[in-house]
Amino acid sequence: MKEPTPVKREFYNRDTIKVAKDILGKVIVRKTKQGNIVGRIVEVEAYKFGEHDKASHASKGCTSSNQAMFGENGFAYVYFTYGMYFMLNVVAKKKTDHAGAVLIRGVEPIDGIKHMVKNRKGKDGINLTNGPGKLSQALQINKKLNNHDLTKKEKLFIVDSEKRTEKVLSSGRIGISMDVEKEWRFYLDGNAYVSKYKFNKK
DNA sequence: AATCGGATCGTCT
DNA sequence: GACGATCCGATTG
Repeated sequence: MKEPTPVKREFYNRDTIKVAKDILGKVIVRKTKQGNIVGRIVEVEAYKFGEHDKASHASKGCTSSNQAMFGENGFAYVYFTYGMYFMLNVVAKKKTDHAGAVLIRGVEPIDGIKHMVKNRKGKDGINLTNGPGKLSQALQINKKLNNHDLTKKEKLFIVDSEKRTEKVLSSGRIGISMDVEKEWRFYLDGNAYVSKYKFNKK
């Protein structure tokens, strides 16, 4: 099988919302010692900067923990939360924005599934990767991959795939309390690996 | 089927 | 010192 080329950096040099929609259907590859772990992106959320987006980690300006969101496009922003889980974001913003990133919330397993099951401590099926914390465990994503370049064929990168056939739907974002009315969550219609949270509960 | 709370810790107030 | 861009198992209807 021919090794595909990573998505070029220009793809990420655009408005965060557009990149969020367009990245759906692309394929994420994690190279580990045991072998490759591969999945198709089916659910994302967009996060921007400052006054435009109070739910974003970047809303309070650049700090040591969120500096990746202000950094170069096409890099990973990996964030640790709830004491146990990592979140994988892809830095993407147009020139006039100071910060922006796309949170990967769900992927559909393609290859290396046995590694995913092991990383998820025996869980399998839907529960492998249908949520941001879950897919980070399945793909062995941790803080070491913060600021990792996703346009190079190294430990973690994103490649193009065949054109998606599903419709892209949008909704409010999950697990936040500010700016809940912004419909910046995007997912592929009908895909089993889209998380099914009841969200924005009061 | 839907809701509730515990686990667990880096980061900011 | 409080609180998450969460997950999961237990409990209740």
